[in-house]
Amino acid sequence: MYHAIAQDIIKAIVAGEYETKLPTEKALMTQFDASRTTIRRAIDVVFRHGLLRRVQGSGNFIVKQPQNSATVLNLSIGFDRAAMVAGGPLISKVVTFDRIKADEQLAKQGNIAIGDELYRVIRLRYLQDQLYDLEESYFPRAVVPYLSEDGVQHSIFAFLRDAYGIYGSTTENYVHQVRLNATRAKLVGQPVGDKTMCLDGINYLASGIVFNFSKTFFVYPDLELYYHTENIDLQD
Amino acid sequence: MYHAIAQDIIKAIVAGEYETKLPTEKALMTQFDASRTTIRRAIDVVFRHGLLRRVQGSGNFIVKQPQNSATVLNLSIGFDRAAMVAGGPLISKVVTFDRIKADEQLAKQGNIAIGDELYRVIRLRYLQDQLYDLEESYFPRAVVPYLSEDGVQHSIFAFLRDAYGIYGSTTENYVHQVRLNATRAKLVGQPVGDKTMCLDGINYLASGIVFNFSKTFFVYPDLELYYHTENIDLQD
DNA sequence: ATTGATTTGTTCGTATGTATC
DNA sequence: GGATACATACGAACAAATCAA
Repeated sequence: MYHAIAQDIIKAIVAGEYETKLPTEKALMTQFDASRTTIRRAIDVVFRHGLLRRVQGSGNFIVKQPQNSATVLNLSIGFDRAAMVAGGPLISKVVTFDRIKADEQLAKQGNIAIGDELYRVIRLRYLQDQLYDLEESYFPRAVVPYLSEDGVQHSIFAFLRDAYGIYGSTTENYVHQVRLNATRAKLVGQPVGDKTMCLDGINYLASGIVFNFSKTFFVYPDLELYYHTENIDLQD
Repeated sequence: MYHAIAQDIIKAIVAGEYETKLPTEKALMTQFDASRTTIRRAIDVVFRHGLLRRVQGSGNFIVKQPQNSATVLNLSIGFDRAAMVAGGPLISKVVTFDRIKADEQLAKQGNIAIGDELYRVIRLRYLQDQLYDLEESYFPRAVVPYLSEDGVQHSIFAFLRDAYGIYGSTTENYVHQVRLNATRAKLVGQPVGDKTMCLDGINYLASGIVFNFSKTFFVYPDLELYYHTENIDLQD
């Protein structure tokens, strides 16, 4: 239930329904007919997505930075990232869609076993006719029994949710720079060996099983990856 | 209190005291003499730092990936990142330590007002004699009244904690690629114009005030920035 | 400037649901 | 099916920070 409330609040925020701060917890309790515990858990979720700054005694203030610019991608949102890109959804052009077996490298990348069958989806994605990224994405068939040519054109995660009720819970993200090999360089139209920002992501189900992993090469000019962290004091 | 428990658990994890999973919540309740609510909140914190995978009905499993390698930096931990770098703490060499006023660019970078007085600390940091990063860090004097030459040699955050009880709560992070200007290129020994991975961070107090912001240029070979995200289903 | 009301933060207890073993 | 273990939800109380009269 707190998930649903968190969704509603997030939608309200991105729709610009709140000027500077959220309604008080009390107000939200009556609005959603839920206990304070539940409301606070929902706010927790919104907060963790980098959309709020909480101030005790004062309120929950909307953070305005990351969504304003088309050059900022909020990774704290989690997958269906396309939905959160300012300037509209990303348009996909599928380059490769097939089934392969995991070699040693892919097994390591996806934290799975060698030889596991995978759907492979390679797509170029565009934001308003400007190339945004090259995405190489893999789905273990043990978890995703079928993926349609049609489904991979749009949001794959939306397809999995609707078709199988597959629902991701956590993602491990690794950001680094890689030098493009010839194939990738040609696809994105950059020189071979060019240092490109790359995001390796591994998506887990609540059960702890990998249902997707991917490499995303970002080529959109001046793109910034945003995320939000909380800190604790690791003092001795 | 749940903060303290979270710290203890994290320390135990990095010390390798748990093989594969945490004790059950019940066990932790007796160990720390706290209610289930408090224990769960503590586990929440640990989880958000990317150290656990939670599986209902089964347990909280230790995630082993990120800490094993010197080339992975776990940003979900928050600041005192040096403590979490495998291979020992980072050694700082202070390049610049002075006081300046924020110009337009710095004001924008740090989400502060133009003309605000700042401590500026520029350091090169090394991991076992290998250059790790170039860090340009700023502290508004309105929040940090004094910073000693001695304090900036080591962990500045530890200094602030001990001297003023200044304690960060949240960080906004922006990862992008920048081309090095002549000054920075010379400092890190890379060619001018080289694409370098850069982390812009803004650190907030619990009150919502900026107490630090920084640019970090990473030059350590094959370095990967790791962080952990939770996902929610933004379905319509 | 002090007081009192408001608002968020932390902790406890309890009950029920759901997934795993 | 039963036991174990984590997930969600409600209610209540007090603490701490902020805000307004």
